[in-house]
Amino acid sequence: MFAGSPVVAVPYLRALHGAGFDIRAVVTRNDSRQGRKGVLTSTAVAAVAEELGLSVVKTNSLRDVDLPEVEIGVVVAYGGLVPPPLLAEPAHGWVNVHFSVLPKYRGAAPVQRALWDGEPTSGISIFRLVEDLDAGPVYVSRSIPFEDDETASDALERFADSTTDDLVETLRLIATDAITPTLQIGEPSFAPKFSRDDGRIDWSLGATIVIQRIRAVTREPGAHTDVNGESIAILRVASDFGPPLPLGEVVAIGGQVFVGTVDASVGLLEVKPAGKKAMPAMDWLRGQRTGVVLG
RNA sequence: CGCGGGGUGGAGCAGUUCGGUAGCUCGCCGGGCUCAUAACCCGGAGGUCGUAGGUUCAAAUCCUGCCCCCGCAA
Repeated sequence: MFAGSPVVAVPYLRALHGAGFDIRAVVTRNDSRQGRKGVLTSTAVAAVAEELGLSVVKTNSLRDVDLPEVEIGVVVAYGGLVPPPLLAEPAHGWVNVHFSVLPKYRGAAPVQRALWDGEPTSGISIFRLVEDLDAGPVYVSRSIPFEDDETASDALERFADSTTDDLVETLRLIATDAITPTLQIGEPSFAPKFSRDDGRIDWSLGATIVIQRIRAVTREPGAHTDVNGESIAILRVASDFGPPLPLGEVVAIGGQVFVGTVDASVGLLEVKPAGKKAMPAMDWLRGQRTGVVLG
């Protein structure tokens, strides 16, 4: 049985299917209303499961549904807890893929928080689910360095794509009782999900931190700031600093757009003003008729 | 009927309140200046003003319908 919802769960589902595991059911969250029109949209996992011809169970709470009997449950970013009574049902319990080296960054946004904190690496852990959040014993964990300029969503996708074999391998070992998980050691830290407010950029910090945070909140919930009372999203920033500028002031230098922070300035590459499409920062600035200050 | 912004040469915008010559910053093409440049100067091409209808002597501008794009909220 496989439980997951967003795109990062998809590579694992495909890998398990490709490796020949007998997937009795794919559990995913209910269709949700997306966008202005409230169009009912199914999760990425639901779409792929249907494409693969697997039986799909849509629910926001595992408490509410009848699940088939299975040997093991696999959870990747499902978006809901496995209720304690269910934990013991499969013979081999439930396995979760988590995007950090546990016990660090337990919670919903491990990669995002690691970037936010300026950590050079993150990673994945495959562990056995217990009642406490992300606290179960670990089968395998692996540290993965961030790439330069990588955003949280880029990193998540890359981590998922590159670790599907780890999951397949671990499940095979578990099936033959050839592996025993080890208890987590060390002081845990926690990684709660970001709110939209976390995406509001504070230009009065240093350029290094500003860039870190923008990477951390991209694409969810997205970096944004205000200009003339309107909000504007920041889609992509440059990796190297520009010359010092007054706080929040936006200036074009040699065809590049820079925003002042407390020390160096940050290069803006792509932005999206409220009500407009995404555009190169230079295009946006061209249309501005007066001096531009962010914040 | 959740709230809101927008559609104007290739790009980003002004012009709409109060109808009356298509504007700005760029890009592009040609020429010039310079040791040189993302700098500067001169000239040029390029627009059914989203779309359909209405009002008017006259509509980007006022009225109505429709299409498309986007932000917030969920």
